[in-house]
Amino acid sequence: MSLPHAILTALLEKPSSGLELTRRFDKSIGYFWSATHQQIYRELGKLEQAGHIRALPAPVPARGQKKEYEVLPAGRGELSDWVARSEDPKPMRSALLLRMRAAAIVGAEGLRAELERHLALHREQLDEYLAIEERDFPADRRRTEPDRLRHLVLRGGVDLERFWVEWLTGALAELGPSEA
Amino acid sequence: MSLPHAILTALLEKPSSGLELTRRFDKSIGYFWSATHQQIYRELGKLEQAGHIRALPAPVPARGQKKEYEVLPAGRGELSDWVARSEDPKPMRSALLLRMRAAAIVGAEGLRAELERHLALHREQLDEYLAIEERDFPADRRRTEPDRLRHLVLRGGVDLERFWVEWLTGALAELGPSEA
DNA sequence: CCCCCTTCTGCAACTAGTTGCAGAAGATTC
DNA sequence: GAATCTTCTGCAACTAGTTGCAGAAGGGGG
Repeated sequence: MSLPHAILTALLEKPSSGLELTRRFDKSIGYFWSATHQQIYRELGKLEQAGHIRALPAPVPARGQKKEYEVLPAGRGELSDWVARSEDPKPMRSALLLRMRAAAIVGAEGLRAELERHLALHREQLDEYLAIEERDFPADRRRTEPDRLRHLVLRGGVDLERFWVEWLTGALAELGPSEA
Repeated sequence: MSLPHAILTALLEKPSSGLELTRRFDKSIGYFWSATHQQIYRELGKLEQAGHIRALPAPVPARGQKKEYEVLPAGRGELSDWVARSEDPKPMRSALLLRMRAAAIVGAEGLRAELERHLALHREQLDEYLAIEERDFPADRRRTEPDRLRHLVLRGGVDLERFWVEWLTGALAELGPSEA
C-alpha cells in the first residue's frame, strides 16, 4: 500500500507533526493520494514502531502536545526501494461513468445537473493546478531532475483535469440541450 | 457507495448468477468499477434482503447450485434515483504519481522500467477499448440515447488511456534516455 | 463406480479507509 | 481567574474491499 510511502515522502520534504501532515495532504500530496487525519496518525504510529521514522524530542511530551516526526535512514531506504518496485496500476473507478451507464438503461433524468456540477469542480481544480504551476514552476525552475520530476507530477494533474473538462463538455453536448 | 448500483445496472442489462456477474465485471462494468466475486456475492445477498432484486426460482435450490438474479421494480427505482443524485467526485489516487514525487527526493533509480511497463499496459488497454468501439459502436449504432450514453462511457475510457499513454511517453522522454 | 476437475457459492479473517467523538494544552477574552 | 475557543492527538466503531479457503453439484474418464 502507498499511504506509508506518501507519509515518508511528505516527511522528507519537511519534518512535521500529524496535523501539519494532514493539512499538507489536503493541498499537495493529497491531490493524488488523499488521507484523513486518522489514517495519518495511525500510520505514523506504525512507521515509528517499524523504525522508519522517529519523533523529535519534545520539551513536554504529553497528550495534546504537538509531536514532530522525521524520517530515519531505514525509512528513506524503504522509500527508495519502493520507487523502483513493480506494482500494477489498480483499475480506475469512476462513479460518474458508472452512472452514465446506468442512465443508458433507466434514463438520464437529472443527470445533466450533476454533469454540470462536476464540470465546474474540475474547472476549478484545473485553475488551481495552473496557478500552482505558474507560482512554483517558472521556466527557469525546471532544470534539476527533482524539479523536472515534480513538474511532471503536476502536469499529470493538469492534463487529467483537462481530460475531465473536455469529456464532460462533450457529454453535455451529446446529451442535447434540453434534457430534463 | 456504488457497488450495489453497479450490480443493479449489470443485472438490468442481463439477469445473471454471481459468477456470471463476476466475469462480466472483469471485462465490462469492471473497467470503471471493479469488484471481486466476494464483494458481489455479499452485495447480492444485501440487495435481495432489501427487496431490490430476487433470485429466479431454480429447479434445485442448494449450495453450489447456480442462482440467477433479476432486478425488481424497487431496485430499478433505487438505481433511477441514484443516477440523479448529487455526489462529489472522490479525489483520484495514483500510486505512480506518488512514486514520481518520492523519486524527486530519493532518486529515480529503477523508475524507468516501471514507467515503461505501465506504458505497455495502458497501450494494451487502449487497444482493447478501440477494438470494442469498432465492434460495438459502428457509426450507425450511435443514434439512440442509450447507445450514445454507452458510447460516451467508452470514449471516457479511451481518452483516459490516451492520457496515460501520452503522459508516460512524456515522462520517459523527460527522464532522459540513459537513466538507471 | 470412483476419482478428479470444473463450476458455483459462500464463510472467515484480514487490511484500508471513514466517521464521530473526546481529552489535554495553550491562547483569548472579559 | 474562569469560561471558552483553538490546536493537536488519539480511541472506538464503523464500512468497503481483499485474500484464502472450503464445500456442494455435475461432468467426464479410466
